[in-house]
Amino acid sequence: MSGAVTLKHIAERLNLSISTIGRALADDPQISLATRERVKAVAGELGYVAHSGARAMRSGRSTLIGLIIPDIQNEFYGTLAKALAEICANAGFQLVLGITEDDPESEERQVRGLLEARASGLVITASPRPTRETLSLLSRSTCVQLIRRTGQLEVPWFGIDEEAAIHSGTAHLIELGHRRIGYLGASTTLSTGRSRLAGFERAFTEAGLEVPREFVRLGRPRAAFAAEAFESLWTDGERPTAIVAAGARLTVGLLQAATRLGVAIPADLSVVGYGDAPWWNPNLTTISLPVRDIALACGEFLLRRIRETEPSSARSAAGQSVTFASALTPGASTRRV
Amino acid sequence: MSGAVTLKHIAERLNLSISTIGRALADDPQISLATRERVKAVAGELGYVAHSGARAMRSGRSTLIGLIIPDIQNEFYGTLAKALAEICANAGFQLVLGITEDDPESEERQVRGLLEARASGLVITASPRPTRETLSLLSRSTCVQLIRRTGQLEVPWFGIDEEAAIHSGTAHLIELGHRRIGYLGASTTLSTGRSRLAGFERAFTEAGLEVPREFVRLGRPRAAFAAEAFESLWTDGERPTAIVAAGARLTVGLLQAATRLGVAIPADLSVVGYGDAPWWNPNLTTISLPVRDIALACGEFLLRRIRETEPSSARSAAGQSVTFASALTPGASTRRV
DNA sequence: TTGTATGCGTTATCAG
DNA sequence: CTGATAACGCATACAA
Repeated sequence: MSGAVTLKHIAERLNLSISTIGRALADDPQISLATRERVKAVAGELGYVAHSGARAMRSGRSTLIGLIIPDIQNEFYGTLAKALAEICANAGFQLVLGITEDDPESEERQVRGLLEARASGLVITASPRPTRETLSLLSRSTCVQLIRRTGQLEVPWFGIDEEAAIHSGTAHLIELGHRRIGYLGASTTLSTGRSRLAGFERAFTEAGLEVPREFVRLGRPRAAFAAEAFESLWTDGERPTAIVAAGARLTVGLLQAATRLGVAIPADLSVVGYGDAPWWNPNLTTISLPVRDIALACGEFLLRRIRETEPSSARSAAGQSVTFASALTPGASTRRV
Repeated sequence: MSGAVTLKHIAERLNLSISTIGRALADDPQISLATRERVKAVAGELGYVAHSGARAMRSGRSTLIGLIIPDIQNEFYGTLAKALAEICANAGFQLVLGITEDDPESEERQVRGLLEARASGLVITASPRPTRETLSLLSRSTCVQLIRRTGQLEVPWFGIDEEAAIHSGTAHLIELGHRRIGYLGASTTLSTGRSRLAGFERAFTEAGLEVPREFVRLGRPRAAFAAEAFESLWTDGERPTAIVAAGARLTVGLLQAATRLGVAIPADLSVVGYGDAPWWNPNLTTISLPVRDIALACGEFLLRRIRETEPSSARSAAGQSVTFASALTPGASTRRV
């Protein structure tokens, strides 16, 4: 990234004008084939690399698409990121990854940086309480919400029917005869946390049962929280006979803690996990999520919006949302009692 | 991102010159405090967002740092990406993630895109056989190699002593009395694949034993390969009593296959895994890697280089390399025979 | 303390 | 078929 070669250099070398060089490299048919080839040869020889910043300055648009997520170590977001990166690459865009760890300041910085780079689009899984500035910035961008849904943000959303997802897992356990069912979930400051807890509760009320609130633990969606919460659940007072882990990293934490405490699954405890990580071991009963489908739909939608926005800046489809369904995948971690 | 607000708009609104606005927003002390505040107020009101492309065009440098890796679903790279993103954010840079899936064409596109964006630096875990063009592009950039080491690339490298890592795991099994030890590893087209296999072999020769070549399986470093390879190892002919999984995703695949085949660990089979994923379950004997340390060292180094390159474009330290040591973490997946 | 002028690398318009 | 020129948004050297 030092003394970069520019169109000017090539032009001087060939005694041609800058515009001719630019057109030749863009394969403008108005330029004679011979010239085009000479230009390309010299460009290659000199190691010319276009300057996308300069290009963006004229068009007002870049080939950048931002993905802002709380946590890349979550298998779920990892899969999403991979799928989106693929889609972007195929469409000639580059994916810029921002990781917030759910910190609103970090989130604001990431969003601002992306807008400064004139990113053509943004995909965001927002933190529980984004700053006013973040919301304002997002509202003026081509943006899509992923998974989590922030009330104050009037932009399209792609996510999962979380309520139904957790409902199905919980109902499965109730059907197997479990009553003392524990719940490890994200705090209800998150839209996903609220929906998932609602699904848990509905499974009980539908079955005419009391919701076992003493077995419900809400916190940060990280393995450490789940491990700690499960330990307290297992150690203090009456034990649950089953647990619903309502999050990918919560499932990891639960399994870690169970292993550490020597809890046999499903002999001592039935477990319903969240997501389809290949390492759920052994053979977990889990709530399967169509991660790839979501990423594809979301990516395609964003690309379409970006292309649309080009001619008419009509801000349509502002409230659009797409909900994907989950499916319960039976495994060996749940048993009848 | 539509009709963006520029310095000019603010200038017109306040009847000031563009340069005054620019200086005020940059907190230039030469501008009176009163003016600075008025300018900032209007900037906020209008929703001004700086144009990093234009800025980069003048400075020749952007706030982008590229990370090019084969596979984000690998826990190992996920942790690396997270740590690097953090470091970048703290230093005012943004991390641009490129995923190659070890495809040389995709890799070339990613690298080119990053150079076009005038990324200030690049961190790359290169594919087995990068294109000539990729190598040429990289050699003209501020670049650091991560983990894998490509011979044709004369740039600094940060990685692990892979040979020692696998040697320690293998020696551990030999010490426990195992002789029929299987090896699941990446193909030797990768520098890591070569080093790891060498470590496996040295453990045997040092102990005065034959290398059990019939138990060695090399392929793509993905779970699917490991699962398939282990199945053949377990099904055809004499069975190994232990396995070394020489890669993160290979460990995942091995454990999956073992579960599927009903192989009890460590009763039927001892296992040494690679890396410290929190879901190695149960309690794997594993080769622990200082992932975070590597990322930090690599990130700091790159940032230093970027800052240095600014004034003097001396291309020093071209061949520098830093090797990190691993440690064998004993678990419950290996036993004496 | 503020304003003017210039140029960064491209592309688009207009002219030859 | 090719060239000259302007403009994109910003930073900075130089004036005032």
